Amino acid sequence: MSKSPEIHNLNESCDCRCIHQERVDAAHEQALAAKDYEQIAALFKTLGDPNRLRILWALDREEMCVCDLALFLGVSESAVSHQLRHLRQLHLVTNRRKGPVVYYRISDSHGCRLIQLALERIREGSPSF
Amino acid sequence: MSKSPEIHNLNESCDCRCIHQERVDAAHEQALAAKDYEQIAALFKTLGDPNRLRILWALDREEMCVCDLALFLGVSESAVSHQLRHLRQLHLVTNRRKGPVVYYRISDSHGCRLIQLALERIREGSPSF
DNA sequence: TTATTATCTGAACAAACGCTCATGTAGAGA
DNA sequence: TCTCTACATGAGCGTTTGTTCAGATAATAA
Repeated sequence: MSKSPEIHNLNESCDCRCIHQERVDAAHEQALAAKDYEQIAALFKTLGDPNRLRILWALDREEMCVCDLALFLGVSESAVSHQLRHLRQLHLVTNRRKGPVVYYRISDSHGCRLIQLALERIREGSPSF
Repeated sequence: MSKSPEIHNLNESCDCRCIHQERVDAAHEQALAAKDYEQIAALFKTLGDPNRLRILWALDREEMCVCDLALFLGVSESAVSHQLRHLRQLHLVTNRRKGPVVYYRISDSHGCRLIQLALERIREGSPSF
């Protein structure tokens, strides 16, 4: 457009300028609740670690115990246990106890579906990926 | 199973025990390449911040400039610029220049699809979410 | 040229993260 | 009971992350 956009000056809590007040208003209207963003971010943050992805990808096939996962990942059992707690808190995995051994398995297919979607994106992506 | 699983002791590089060697082997066989996990994790890590989610969710509707986004998020323009660089590096957003104003828009629908899938998971989730 | 606007970038810093280490706990067997 | 195994947990520590601040850059206009 040839006419310059209007400049709006704003509320006292923010010293930034704003060029398209309507767009900001529209963005606010269709925005999700703050809690939604927090929860989605927490989910993605949990998926944002290679070793946790490896755990989910492996458990999607077959349940495994902590020892197995530690050997599989090449890290300490303690590290795996911490990671599993993380995954458990978001209900991405569950466990069952068989004597002294705790077997972990996927408890929510959404996690692996997200991983697969992300994988597709990377495979389809531009050569720079 | 009632018979106790066999204990395997392992390679010198790891001092952890292993109960189900076959499962570890199978997990290794079907595992993705290390680079894949790194890239998927990088994508999820980028999506693992509430403000970046807000940006993507807003831009999915309409392109906006840095000023707009700063006001929308209630943070400094510098912070928005840093976040946008992050999103740009993963090719989740692109920009176009119109004089002094830089307009950002979504460059890959995968990002928003991932957000929507995560949102569904949270909405369908157990009451503890 | 100089001034102004919009954006970008590097430094700095507090907060969060992921690991290791040491310790604690639960179940099975002698 | 005691011991061993499998796992969980808290402390500590180095690294990463997200922000603000200050300064640099690019485009426009006087």
